[in-house]
This record gives sequence, structure tokens and C-alpha cells, in this order.
Amino acid sequence: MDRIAVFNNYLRHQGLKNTGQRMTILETFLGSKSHYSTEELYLELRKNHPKIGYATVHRTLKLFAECGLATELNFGDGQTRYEPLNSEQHHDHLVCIECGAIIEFSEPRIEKLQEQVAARHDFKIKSHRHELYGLCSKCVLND
Amino acid sequence: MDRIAVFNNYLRHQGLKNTGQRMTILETFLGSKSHYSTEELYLELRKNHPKIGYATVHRTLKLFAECGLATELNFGDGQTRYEPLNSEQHHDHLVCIECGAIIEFSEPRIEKLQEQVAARHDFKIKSHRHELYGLCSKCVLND
DNA sequence: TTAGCTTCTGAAAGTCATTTTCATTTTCTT
DNA sequence: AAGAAAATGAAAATGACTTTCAGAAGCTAA
Repeated sequence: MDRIAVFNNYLRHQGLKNTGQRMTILETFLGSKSHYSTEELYLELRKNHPKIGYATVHRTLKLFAECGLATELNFGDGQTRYEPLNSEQHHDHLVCIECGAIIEFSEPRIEKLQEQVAARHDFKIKSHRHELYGLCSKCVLND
Repeated sequence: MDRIAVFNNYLRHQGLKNTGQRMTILETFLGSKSHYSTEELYLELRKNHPKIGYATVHRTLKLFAECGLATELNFGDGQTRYEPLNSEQHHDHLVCIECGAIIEFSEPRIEKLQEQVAARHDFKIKSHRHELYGLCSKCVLND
């Protein structure tokens, strides 16, 4: 089941409706590799679909997050960002505090240790957030 | 140098002034083990110091963060929280999505792996955020 | 100690991202 | 095709955070 089908499924299941706007937003969102904020995706969409309103973009992004097509990210700049979730391998982020670059990483050994930590506390993990903030290779040089 | 001295030092060094309000806020803040949001600390302070304004609490918490007496935490509920920073061991957090409980954990092996990840990307870590969201032992039972 | 300069404070107003409202339009079921 | 329900876009509302401003308080030097 591809991601468009996942979304349609979710809508039907929730008694929600499929609309042109939602499809347009989904396509643009999936077509990007960016970590869009609502504002950024809205501006991007406006180039070809000037009729789509900010609120609709916002509501649709939340739908994506609800149905597992996107993850909400928050890097502390006061804006929520959304990342398309392929069924790809899980990953976390390195965030450059100088230039804003976002680099993805994955480290299964960390994931395993997380599970151990949770087990120690009888805690059942539903999700996690793991971000390393610092200087990317370019910015280290100019530091 | 205790933490009050650290704060006074910082103030002097920055050409800032020591005031009754700042001392009061610092004492209340250090005396708690909570992860206060500005709002929560403001309400707590108001019990004994009804004259202290919200803006002052907010500004003072930011000062604490600047001088290393506190860490800003963000658990995605739209509120920044502040944690008193003892020179205690570094730790991260388990956050219960049901009851809001915050449990601290530390796992040096994760820290080491983080360093390895950063090294792989020529990235220089300045800080990090690592939070596990899920159900605490109590909420697991009622689930 | 006091004058005088600077920083603080509290209240209120302002920001900014996000969320809600509402009148209208669109979708979906029958 | 009609009716019920949900969606849309614009605008207003919300809520956390930040700034403004006029008066109050702290600090420094003589």
C-alpha cells in the first residue's frame, strides 16, 4: 500500500473526506525531502496553488502526522516541522546551530539502549526524540 | 562556589544587578525538584510573593539558563520548562504521555554512541536532546 | 551618603505560530 | 440528484513568549 493509499484509507476510516486540496498538499509534501514547517509548505504550495489557505495546509499536515505519514519535529526554533515518513529506516537528527542544516543519522545500538533504559523504569516507549545540536562540518571550519 | 554565588557572579560579570526578586526566584527555583514552566513557577511564587510579575519570572528563568544554572526543556506540549542544573550527572528524560510524569535517566553508553555518530559526520556536538515518550509504570497498568 | 546613571520591575501591549470560528462550498452516500 | 456531513479560506482568537514604558531600585564614584 503506497502512501497515497495509506492516506485515503485513513480518511475513509475516520469518516473524513478526500479533497483536491488534501491530495495536492500530500503530493507536494511527499515530493520534498525538506523538513517543512507549515509556513514553508504553504509558501511552496502557493506557487502553483495560490488558492490553498494556510489553515488547510496546517490541518492537513496534522492529518499526515496522525496517520503516520509524517513525523512532527521540533528543533527549538519555535516552529513545528514535518518530515515525510517513508517506511524507511528510523532515524534521528543532527541540527547545525550555525547554518540550520539538518542531517539524519541512525544508530541501532542507541535504539537498543533506549529500550533497556525504558525497561529499567517499567516504561513503555511510544516514540522518542533524539537530536544532537552543534556545528556541522562546514561550520566547524569557520568557527 | 555554590549556585547563588554562580548567579551573582554572572550578574556582576554582565553588568546586571542583583535584586530581591531575582534572589527570591532563584531560591524557589533551586528549592524545587520540578521541571517548572514559566507559568508554573509564577503561580508557585505568587503564593508567597504576589507582587512578582510574570515577565520578571520569565526573564529570570532565561538568565538562569544563560548562566548555566538551568536547562531549558521542551517536551512538545508547547511550553518551555526549566530544570535546575546541579553539577550532578547529566541525564535525559522519560515523559509519560498519559499523566505527564517526568522521569530522569542516564545512560553513558548512549552518550558515547552519540559521540561516535557525530564523529562520523564531522559534527561537533554542543548539546543534545533525548526524550522517550510513552507510558510510565502506573499508566501502563491502566492502559 | 548621596547624586546620578543604569538596570529592573510589573502591567499592559505586542508578536508570532498555531488553532478555531463561521459562512460557504464540496464531498459522499443513498 | 438531494441531503447530511465535512472541508475550505479568511479572519479572528488563542496562548506562550517577548517587548515597551514609566516609575522604582541598585550600583558607583566622589
